[in-house]
Amino acid sequence: MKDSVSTKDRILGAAEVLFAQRGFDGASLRQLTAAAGVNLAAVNYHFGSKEKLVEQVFRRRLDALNTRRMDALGQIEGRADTTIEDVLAAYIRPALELSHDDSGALFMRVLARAFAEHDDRLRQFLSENYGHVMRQFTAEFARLLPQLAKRELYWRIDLVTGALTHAMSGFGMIQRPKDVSERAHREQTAQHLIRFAVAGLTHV
Amino acid sequence: MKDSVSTKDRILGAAEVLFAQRGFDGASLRQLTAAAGVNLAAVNYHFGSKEKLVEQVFRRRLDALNTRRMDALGQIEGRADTTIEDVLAAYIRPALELSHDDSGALFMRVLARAFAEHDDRLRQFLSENYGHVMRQFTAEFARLLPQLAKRELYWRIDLVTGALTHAMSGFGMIQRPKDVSERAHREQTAQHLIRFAVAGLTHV
DNA sequence: CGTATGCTCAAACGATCGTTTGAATGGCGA
DNA sequence: TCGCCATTCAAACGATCGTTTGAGCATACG
Repeated sequence: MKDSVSTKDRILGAAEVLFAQRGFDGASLRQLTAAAGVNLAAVNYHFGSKEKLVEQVFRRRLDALNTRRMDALGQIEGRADTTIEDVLAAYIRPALELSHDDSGALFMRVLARAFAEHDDRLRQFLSENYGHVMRQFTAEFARLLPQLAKRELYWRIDLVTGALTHAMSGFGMIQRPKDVSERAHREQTAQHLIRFAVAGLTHV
Repeated sequence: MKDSVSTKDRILGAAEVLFAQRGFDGASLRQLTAAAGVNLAAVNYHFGSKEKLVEQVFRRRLDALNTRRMDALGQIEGRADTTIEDVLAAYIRPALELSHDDSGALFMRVLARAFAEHDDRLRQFLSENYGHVMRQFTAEFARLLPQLAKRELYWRIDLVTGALTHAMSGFGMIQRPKDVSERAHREQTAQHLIRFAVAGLTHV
């Protein structure tokens, strides 16, 4: 049992790295199992299929991420002194902290690829399992921006989401300089993101 | 010769659709040539390889897109009465007009996938062939926002780019309602994007 | 007319893919 | 100790991939 857990986790870790580097189709089970140091058949034995492995890779990270988001939101939700910055921070900071360790950062790229690939089954999986998080945040934004029509609010949240995904997946030209620590760079990123998003959400 | 041009264009058209739907790896030459109504060997005969076909798909659209962007920028560049909105419009509207016809919209998804796939050869190709466009726009933004440090400007342009890519590739939840014409929806998208980007670029 | 050229076609090539199989392995309870 | 059960392993399966081949066909040119 102890070894089987280790095998499963080794597969999940290697999968996260290779999916981020080469995509879901591009990473083969042979590359993946070789990197994990396990037998080729282990994936189908432990997960059933490659597609279910993909689902588990998502589930492992997103469960943790969205739990922390909901916790952060729960502490400020509905309070009279809550600001837009607070809600944005509750949404953004857990994601940035997740991307602190290397494999977490890779997962952000996995997530961005999943969006880009427009895979309907994957989108449905995300919507079914984590859609309530987005709805909860949207409701809180609506409370703090009562002057905005629903349709206008949706537009703005959509554009904020694009900026976040872009920044967190490391697409852009901004890279961490060598003389800035990982922690400091993450804090800079969070502040830029939040200020930018506040401006985009609240402008007249 | 007349038929051969037709064959090449049929392949390019079908490739754009299938690459957007299934990705570069996901779309096979057999699906692609079947959809184009040409023989399987025609791709290697006319383009040399699948990878060179991918490059041609990009070149055909991006040449037109960036020419129009540079034309639009050239008309306002350096003038005293030019606004941030003008520069953003010069950047955004050609892309939205390209995505007017169906295959152009599909190409935007192709482009977004290419970014997400982090393919270094493709990124180098984009940087070599179209990097000057981004530099020109950045220089004009710098002229109009002299109070911003270079580093701060790069951050904001990066986040704007993320929002644009997200919106133009149709990732988000905003879909065109049935009672809104394609043209009207495109205009709404442009205005939301520009107002959002102005707020993000100019906030204190 | 003969031949050269540009293009299309069916067929096959070797490689790689996800998955399955059946035997070997090893620890744990009866 | 014996047998069971979970796990690992090498090997093979059929399918599909990008690419190549060589024959077939048409048009243009000497």
